Amino acid sequence: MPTDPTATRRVQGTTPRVHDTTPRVQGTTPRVYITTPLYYVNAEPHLGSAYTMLICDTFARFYRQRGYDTHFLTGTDEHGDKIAEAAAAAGAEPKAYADRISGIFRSTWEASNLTYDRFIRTTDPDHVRTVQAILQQVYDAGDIYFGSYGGLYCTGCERFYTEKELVDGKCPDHKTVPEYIEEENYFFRMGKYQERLLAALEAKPDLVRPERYRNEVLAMLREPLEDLCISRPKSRLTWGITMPFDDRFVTYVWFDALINYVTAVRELGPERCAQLWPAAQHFIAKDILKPHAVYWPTMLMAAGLPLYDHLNVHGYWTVDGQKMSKSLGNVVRPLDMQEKYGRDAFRYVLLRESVFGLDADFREDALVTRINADLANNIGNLVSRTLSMQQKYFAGVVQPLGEHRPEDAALAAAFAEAAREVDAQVGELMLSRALEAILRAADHANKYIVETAPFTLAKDPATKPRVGAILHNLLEALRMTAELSAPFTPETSVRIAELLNLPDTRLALPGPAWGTTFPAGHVVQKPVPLFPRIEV
RNA sequence: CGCGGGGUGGAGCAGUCCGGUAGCUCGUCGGGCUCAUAACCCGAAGGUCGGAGGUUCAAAUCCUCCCCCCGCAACCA
Repeated sequence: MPTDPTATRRVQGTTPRVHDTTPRVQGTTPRVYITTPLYYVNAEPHLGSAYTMLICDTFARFYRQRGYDTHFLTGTDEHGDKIAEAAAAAGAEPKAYADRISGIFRSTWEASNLTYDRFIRTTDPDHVRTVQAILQQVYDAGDIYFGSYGGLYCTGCERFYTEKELVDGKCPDHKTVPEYIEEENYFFRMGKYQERLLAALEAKPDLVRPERYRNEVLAMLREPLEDLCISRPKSRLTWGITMPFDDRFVTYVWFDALINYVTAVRELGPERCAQLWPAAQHFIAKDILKPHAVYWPTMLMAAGLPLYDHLNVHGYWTVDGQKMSKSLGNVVRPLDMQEKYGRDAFRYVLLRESVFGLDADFREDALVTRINADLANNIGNLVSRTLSMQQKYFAGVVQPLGEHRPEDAALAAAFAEAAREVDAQVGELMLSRALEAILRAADHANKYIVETAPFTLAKDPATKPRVGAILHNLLEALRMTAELSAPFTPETSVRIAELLNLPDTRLALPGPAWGTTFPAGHVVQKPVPLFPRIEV
């Protein structure tokens, strides 16, 4: 994995200067624990999973850069009959099959410059142990009971159907009449926690955010909450975690997968777990809202654990206005895009072209436009013209700042404003607005060049010192651009830092005061294009 | 009455929760600059914010009704 400063965990104890969104006690290190969903291993990484990863990675870098004690988890979900079936179809054992697909996820993420701390698998021994321990605990507490469930079962689908799902009383897939069977299973007393969950949502209005998803959860809770069937008899499914109190059954779906979030921090020891768990911020797409907003909190209540800090729900990507699907053949593969346009560029576009929580549309022509407009013409060109003049007029040697003129102060203020805006917007999950704020500041710097016209002043020896001062201000602007962009376009920030001959660690916040970054005699590099324009 | 999302200058999108100059990118037209990745800067044209009512001093934004578009089998963020 390539290294860059925001990927490096910071020394604890740094005072963050940001407005922050996690509760914290004065005097302690602020913490945040970021999780992606565990990707189910019956499909390969695509635009959607890449988007979730990039969002989480951006948040992780953002908090790390500000001195937070940050933990970032991702991984794969590998149990269940779908995997067993897919493995059988591929003529493989479930574990071997899961190994292969899980490996594809891992290698994709490793090639994507992501900074997760652990890649967990639901087949990992520590996870199996944790799931069984929590099941046993909840069972002992009386919140898991043995009961029978009767329903219409289609043997072709190997699943139960509700009346509503049937078409003319027949299975929509097999066109056969399902038979009524009764099956004994273990059930989790989820309904018991309905009021407590409502109270929790009431007590913390942004527990689930953005608000539209909180409203959806509240709508779900308007209906009586039923108990959750959490087992499958081994006669039907063996590919799962065995129930600790009855080895004739395996755990079914969510009771296995969700617990991974706890497994990962428990493994770090009781102290660290106690610190990190309450700072958990889950990021998910809207499709798995119910398990994360209803099942999971009630499970935590039953297990006597605190709730997570936030559940952050994002939208879907369509491709050229259409739903992305294998059958349509329009699945966007993240590695292809990264190879074609660059990792930072792809990442930038996904973060810039979506509003957190809403659906977004992916179009390759829009991607090219966005890269050219923001990255090549604006930021890339700003770096280029600044360093070019620094080279041409002063052989790269940084000149004294001189007296601070109003236009200089305005430039510094524009970046200070961008810094405030980035903090505020990221706190609200609005990554696209944070990026807009950075671009506004870069815009200001481009205008500053035109208005101060250093290339004209350079022709007169009398005004040459002012040229040096203008360029010095611009170098500060570049430094702040690199700092502010670091969570979003990490590799670019490192390259800018290199061009400025600044150590990578300079990208940690809080950065130096304006005018104090470059000591007398500091030399900067010659320009190289950061983002070549993409010609179509 | 199924659920949800959406309808904002030519295109694509923010803004709607917390009413008060309609913003951004691209495109078009005119001008400037020449340090720079034919990039940058300035200016202009172009919108009855889907429609109709209502509340209000004031509505894209709040309320009511209506119209249109897109998802809701599986996979899956």
